[in-house]
Amino acid sequence: MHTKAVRILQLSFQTNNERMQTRDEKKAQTRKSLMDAALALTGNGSNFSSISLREVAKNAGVVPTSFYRHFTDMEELGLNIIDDLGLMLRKLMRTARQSEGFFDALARSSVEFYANYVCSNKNYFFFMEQVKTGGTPVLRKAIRKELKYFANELVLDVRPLKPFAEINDADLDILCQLIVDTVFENTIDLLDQVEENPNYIDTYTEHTLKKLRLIWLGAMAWRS
Amino acid sequence: MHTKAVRILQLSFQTNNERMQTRDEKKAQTRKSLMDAALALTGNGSNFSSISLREVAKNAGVVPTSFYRHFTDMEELGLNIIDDLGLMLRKLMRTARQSEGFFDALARSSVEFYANYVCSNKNYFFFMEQVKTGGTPVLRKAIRKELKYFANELVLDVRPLKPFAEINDADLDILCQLIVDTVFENTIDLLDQVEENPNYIDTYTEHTLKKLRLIWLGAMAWRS
DNA sequence: CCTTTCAGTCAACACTTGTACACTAAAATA
DNA sequence: TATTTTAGTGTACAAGTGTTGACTGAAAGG
Repeated sequence: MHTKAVRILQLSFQTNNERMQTRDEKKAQTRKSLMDAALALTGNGSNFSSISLREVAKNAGVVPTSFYRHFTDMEELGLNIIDDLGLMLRKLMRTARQSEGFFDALARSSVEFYANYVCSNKNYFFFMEQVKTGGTPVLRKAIRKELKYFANELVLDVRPLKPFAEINDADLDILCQLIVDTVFENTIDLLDQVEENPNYIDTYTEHTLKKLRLIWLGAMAWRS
Repeated sequence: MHTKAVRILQLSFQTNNERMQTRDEKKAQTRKSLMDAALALTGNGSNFSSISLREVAKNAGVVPTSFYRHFTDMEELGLNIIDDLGLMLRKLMRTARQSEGFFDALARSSVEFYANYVCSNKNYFFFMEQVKTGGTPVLRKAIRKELKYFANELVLDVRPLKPFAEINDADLDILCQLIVDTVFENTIDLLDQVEENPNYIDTYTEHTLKKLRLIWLGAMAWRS
């Protein structure tokens, strides 16, 4: 009992000084620092596959050998970032889904939301675009799995809508893949251009919406 | 006169031994070796931005310092590869254009042709996909310029066709960009999967055709 | 034929890289 | 309280990096 009281005192003391933290919390924190450092570097123009373990460690404020306490490899770190990214995307999707109507409501609000989301999570999306085609095969596959998940969810959303009754399952898959690809395709453009010209975000939104409307019109005319 | 005769003799002699070559020819040849080496490395799973100048030189059968006689930089080498790629794509386009009709002829034969072309120039397309989103900003921009050129040519091809009379110039640009993106988008997929499963090329073709048909149907219903 | 040019070589440099190993100090556990 | 566990440190090394400068030999040019 007395021991416990002492510990509480110690804890509250530490809280005032430099944020109380159990061992696991502290570990998780450094781990996050490493991932953030990697993301910051990719977001800063470096290519993920040419960033060194040492650079990451330095930027995370940690000695190189410490890296191994968290990941065996830069690739493993990359996979963990992709996991985070997956969670983000699913959350994003869940939010975007809460719209009504299809075209002028759902699409517009979704794309606008997406564009803003991208701009406020630049590093993650730089990483994604980069690794999607430029990462190691393992990382590429991991990213594509996430996008496929995204497309599959879209199928579920869209299946019950009237215009899609005429489309069979396989074709609907392809349609949704096209929609997802179209949205993601020019994300790197958005990221690059928005840095110089902040209202490129509107251009991106309008262009993407036109493309989606086009696909939408195509889908209405489609017969499987 | 006598001198000239001697030179001709020397030349024909060298021809039998190891391919006659003037100084410029030999230089051009090493230059190509360097570019091919870089392409081979990217095609082999390495990321262009993490390949070292020394690796490239070694694979080209040349000493590292020799690299500087041709390029100042890996980035400059990359830009030169992109130039080549641009020429290739324009040639590809010119060939693909020589089809009649739009959908069941032009599109099908174009996509089939493209898919085969990609598979027999894997390294170039690996490079392209990788650099498009993962290269340095300069390289990214260079690739995108090529794709834009491609889309612009498509506009010229498509403008006179009946269904596009209703579409204004700006919208037609976006439409063509969508078409080009759709074709290129899954090229990395094609490259990855065709290695394990050689007839993925048919899947790619069919999927891409469906997407294009969808866009096509959308375009027919479009009113600017 | 003699001189100039220059693609490719060689050796050397100052760094950066990934990783192994022994160590420390503080948190967790018993 | 005494013991164990472990995140982070520090040192060290072999291997690879980009770039330098002086050198060579053969092709090009006068």
